[in-house]
Amino acid sequence: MVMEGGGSGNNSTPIIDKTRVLDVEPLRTLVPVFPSSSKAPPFGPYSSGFAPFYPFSAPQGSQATPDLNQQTHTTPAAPLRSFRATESNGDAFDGEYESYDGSTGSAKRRPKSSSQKRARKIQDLDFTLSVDENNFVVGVSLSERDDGNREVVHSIQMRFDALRRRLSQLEDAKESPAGIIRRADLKAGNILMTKQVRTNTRKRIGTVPGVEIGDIFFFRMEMCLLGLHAPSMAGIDYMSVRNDLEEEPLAVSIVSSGYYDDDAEDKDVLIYSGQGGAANKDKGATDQKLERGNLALERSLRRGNEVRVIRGMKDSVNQASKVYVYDGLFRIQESWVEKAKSGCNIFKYKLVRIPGQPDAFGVWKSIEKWREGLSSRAGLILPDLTSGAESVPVALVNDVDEEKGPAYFTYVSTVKYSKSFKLTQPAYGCNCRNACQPGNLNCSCIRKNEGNFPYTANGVLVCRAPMIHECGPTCPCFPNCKNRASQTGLKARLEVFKTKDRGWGLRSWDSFRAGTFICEYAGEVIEKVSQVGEGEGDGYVFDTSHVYESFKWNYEPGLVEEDGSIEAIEEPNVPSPLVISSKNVGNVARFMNHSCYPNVFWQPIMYENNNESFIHIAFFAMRHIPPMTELTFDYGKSCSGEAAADGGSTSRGRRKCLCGAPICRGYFG
DNA sequence: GAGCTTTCAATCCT
DNA sequence: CAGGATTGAAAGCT
Repeated sequence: MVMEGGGSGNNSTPIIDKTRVLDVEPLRTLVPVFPSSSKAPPFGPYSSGFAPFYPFSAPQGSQATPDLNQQTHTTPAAPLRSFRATESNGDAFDGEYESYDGSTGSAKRRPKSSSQKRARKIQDLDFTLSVDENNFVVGVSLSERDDGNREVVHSIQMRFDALRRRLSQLEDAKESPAGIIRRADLKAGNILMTKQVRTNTRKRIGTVPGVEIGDIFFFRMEMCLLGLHAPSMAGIDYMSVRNDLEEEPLAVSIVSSGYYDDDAEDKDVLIYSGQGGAANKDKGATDQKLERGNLALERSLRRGNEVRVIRGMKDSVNQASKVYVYDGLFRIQESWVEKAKSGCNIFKYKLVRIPGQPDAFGVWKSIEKWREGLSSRAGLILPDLTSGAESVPVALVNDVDEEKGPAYFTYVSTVKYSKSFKLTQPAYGCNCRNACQPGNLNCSCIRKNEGNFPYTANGVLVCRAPMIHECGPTCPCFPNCKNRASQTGLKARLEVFKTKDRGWGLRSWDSFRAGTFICEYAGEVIEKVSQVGEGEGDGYVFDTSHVYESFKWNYEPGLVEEDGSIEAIEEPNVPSPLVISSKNVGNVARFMNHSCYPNVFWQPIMYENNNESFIHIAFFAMRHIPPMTELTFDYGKSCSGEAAADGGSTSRGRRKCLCGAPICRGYFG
C-alpha cells in the first residue's frame, strides 16, 4: 500500500488521505476546446435533437435565463385541490398520434390536427390536476407499445417516476393529513396505462426487450408498464399458449417478495410458494388449489419454459420500502405440496436459474457479505479513502490490474469558495421553526423554489430546475429539515474502482432510485479556467459554462397542471460561470467518469452561509441505478473559443469518449 | 362488456 | 417499528 505524504505544497489544508499514487494518468480532461461548434465532434444517429430518454424537444443551448433575483419573487404555485386520474372514455390514441421516429431524431409530440380541433378536454372539474388531451403526448409508437427497446423502457420508467414524484409532491403540500392522492405510484401508473404510455404489452415467455437482468424497480406498477410482469399485485403472471389442439396456461414471470414463505437464500435457486389458500388468513386458511397461477406453474414445469424471476427485498437505504430486482430467466425443476404451519396445503415450486446469465441478485448477495466484513472483498486496496471525512466509508478497489490507487489528493466533503469569490445574491433564509413544511408558502426558501418543495417526503428530488434553493446553515429550521437534502453528506456506500479502460470510476453498493442525491462536486472554486495551473488541464475540473446535452427529466407537461401548456425550464442556470477544480482537493465526485448516456445529472443548488449565498453542484440519480453500476454524468463540452486561443495548448481539448453508449458522441470535454 | 374476483401493494395508523 | 387495516389497479373470468 502506498502511503506517502507530501507531493503537494498546500499543507495548509489538513491532509486527510494519503493514498499516494503512482502513475495514474487521470482520464478526464477538461478544459477546452472546440474552436467552433462547426467542428464539434460527429454525432451519433440519434443526436439531432434527440434527448437520450424520450423524445421531448427541449430547448437547447441559450436557455432563457431567468434572473435569479426576480425568480425569488415569482408567484407561488396555484393552490392545490384534488385529483383523480381515471380516464373514463378510452377513445383510442391509435393512429391519432404520429409515432416517434428515432432514426431521424424528430420528436413528434403533437397530435394531428384532427385531435387538435377537438375541444380541450379536462377530466373532472373538482381537480386542479387533470389530463389535458391537447398537451399530452404519448411518445410511444404502436410498434414500441408491442415490443420495447432500451430507450423506450428507460423513457417510460423515467416518465412514470417523474409523474409519481410530482404527485407525491402535491400530496405532501396538502394541509389535510389524509390527502387525496394516496397512492402516487398507482395514480401515475394509471395515467400512463390509460394513455398507453407502456411497452411490451404483448405477453411473452422469456426475455422482454429493453429490460435487462439486474434492472431494479421500486413499484409494481413500473413492471406493469414495461411488460415485465403484468399483474399489479399478483405474484404469478401467466398466459394462454396453444399446445397441439388445446390451450394451456403457462407462467411467464413471478415476483418473490417475501409475502409467502419462499426460500430465496440461494442466488441460483428459488423455492416459490403458490398463490391463494393460506394467504387468506381472515377467512381461515384453506388449501391452495391447482388453478390460475398455480396451474400455470405446473404446466410450465411440464413444458420446461423459461420463467422470469423478480426478487423483491427490503431497500437497504429505505427500510420501509421495497426494491425489486429482475434476476433473469429460471426454469421450474420440480413441484410439490407442503403442509403449511396453518395445517393446509400449499404448492411449492423449485426454480433454478438458467446458467450463463449475468449476476443480478447475486450481486446483492455479495454486497451483503461485504457489509458484514471486507475480508471477502476481492481487490480491496483501502477500506476508506476518505479517512473518516465522510460519515460512511468509501472503499478503494482494483480487481482488474496492479495499480494501487489514483493520484494523491486531499479529501474534502464540500466545495471551497475562495475569499475573493463573491456572488451578488442577496442572502436571506427562512424563519421556519423545526422543519420547513411543504405547502407552507410563508417559508421564503419554499417561495424561492416557485412554491414547490424540491424534495419528496423520502428525500428524492422532484424536478430539475435552473436553480434549487435549499435552507442554509443560518436558517433556523432544524438540520434534519428536508430542504437540505444535498447537505447531509454521503449516505450510500460508494466505492472508487478501477475500470477496464477508463481509469478510476465510481459506483455504489446501495441502489439509487431516480432523484436520489448522491454527492456534490467538491473542490476549490476557481475564477477562470486560465487559473487552472500548469498540469491541471488534464482533468478534475467541473465547469458550468460547458455546453451540456439537453434532456427532459421532469414530469409531463400538459398532464398534471391545468395550465400545463407552459413547460417549465429545467436546464441548470447559474448566474455566472462556476468552475471547480478537484485536482488537489476534492471528494468522490472527482472519480465520476463521463458518459454520453449517463445515469447521473448535476443540479445547481444555492444556500446561504454567513449572509452570503453559495452555489453547490449536486449530483442526482437520473434513473434507478442498480448497485455496482458505474455512475457517470455528461461532462458537456467546452464551447469557448477564447479558451482555445489561450495558450494554444495541444494537450488539452476534447477527449475520445469510451462510454460505449449507442448514442455516444465520440468525444467529450 | 360491465361487473366481480383475485392478487407476494403500499401506505397509514396504532 | 411491526403488523393490522385500508385503499387500491390490472386483468382474468363470468
